[in-house]
Amino acid sequence: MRKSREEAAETRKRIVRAAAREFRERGIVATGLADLMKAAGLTHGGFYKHFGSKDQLVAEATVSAMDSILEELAAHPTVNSAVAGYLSTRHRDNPASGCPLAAIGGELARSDKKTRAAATAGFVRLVDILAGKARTADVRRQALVSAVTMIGAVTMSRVVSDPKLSAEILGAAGKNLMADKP
Amino acid sequence: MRKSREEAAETRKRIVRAAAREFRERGIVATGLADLMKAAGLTHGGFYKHFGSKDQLVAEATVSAMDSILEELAAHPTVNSAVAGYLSTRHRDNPASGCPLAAIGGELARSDKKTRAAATAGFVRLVDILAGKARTADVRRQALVSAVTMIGAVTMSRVVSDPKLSAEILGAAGKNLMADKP
DNA sequence: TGTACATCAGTGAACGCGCGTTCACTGATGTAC
DNA sequence: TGTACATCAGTGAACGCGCGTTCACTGATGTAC
Repeated sequence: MRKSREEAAETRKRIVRAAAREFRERGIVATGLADLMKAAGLTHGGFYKHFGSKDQLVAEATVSAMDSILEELAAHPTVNSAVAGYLSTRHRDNPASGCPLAAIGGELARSDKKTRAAATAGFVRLVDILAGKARTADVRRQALVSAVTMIGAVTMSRVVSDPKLSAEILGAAGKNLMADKP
Repeated sequence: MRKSREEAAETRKRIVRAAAREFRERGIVATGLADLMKAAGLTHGGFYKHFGSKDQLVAEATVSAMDSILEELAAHPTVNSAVAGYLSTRHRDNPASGCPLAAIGGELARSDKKTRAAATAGFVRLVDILAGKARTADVRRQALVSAVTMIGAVTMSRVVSDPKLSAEILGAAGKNLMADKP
């Protein structure tokens, strides 16, 4: 049954990516390792050949999730375009591939040191993307506010049960954050 | 063992308030009914004499939590004072008595209809408080943005593991939201 | 290059535990006369 | 007002279930000579 080193490394990545999706979709605590391993095409017994604990996987899945969303945002031609993408209904309706800070921020705040460090590093990179090339204190402060506004807007657009209000939240945040820029 | 109707009604309120605290502190899924009932000074067997399911309690606890935080915010003399209170380190460090939208927004988004309706109603009231007496479209839009900025700021101030950055987030949001007002 | 052996990725069953929920029971409260 | 009975809030044990974690085992891969 043994797999080659490359295959094993692939498997490990597959588990991390499946976890990153499932945690964002269903929540960390609500996602069981058995479901997770099944989603990665494995049985749950093999989990501990790759990770020391669920907490370790949570930390790595957080890094993976932040990496993919930040890569996507950084690929936008302008900051405004990245903001619009973040505040899109597409992002709102697809938490599994979206920003973990918006999907499971509350759970990340209750997670262990490594996971919170990964989330913190991701947040800092998000702020840097929003700040663009300028590095003044004012720009940084505005970028910080933009970041939390975007995170709060997507979170609340998913919480509210009124579709009209949900769209209004995203629209208001977008209009506010992209007001006086090209 | 039977208790009087008034005592039973008191007990019920005690369970809802304990749940509202525990859910915000530890998360909904992570909080067990046995722990909850113990926090209310009861054994867990009696739970179903008061509620049909955990989901029903989640909905009522959400109403209770929103009511208490909104009452507190509405008691502030000015909108700016309410914003400052929301963005305080005191609020950040005491999720159990704070805003459930910031503490467990992600879990509320995955909850059932009644819970999401309660969260939605609470959010609308928060926006109304922030809008003050004015009722123009611009004021409402700015109040919506203020609300999600506050929620995102408190969420992220709890996520980040760097205390300096945490304080910076709250400060930046406060400065931004209270910039051009008395 | 071939062979013998050690390694270890993955399987599947099992561990103890706590979950949400149910239930028989208790005995004070509420109701009917 | 007093008595007999029904109600039901709360207890504590038990239900089946899925959780995170462990373990004996398999057999292909990797290593040593």
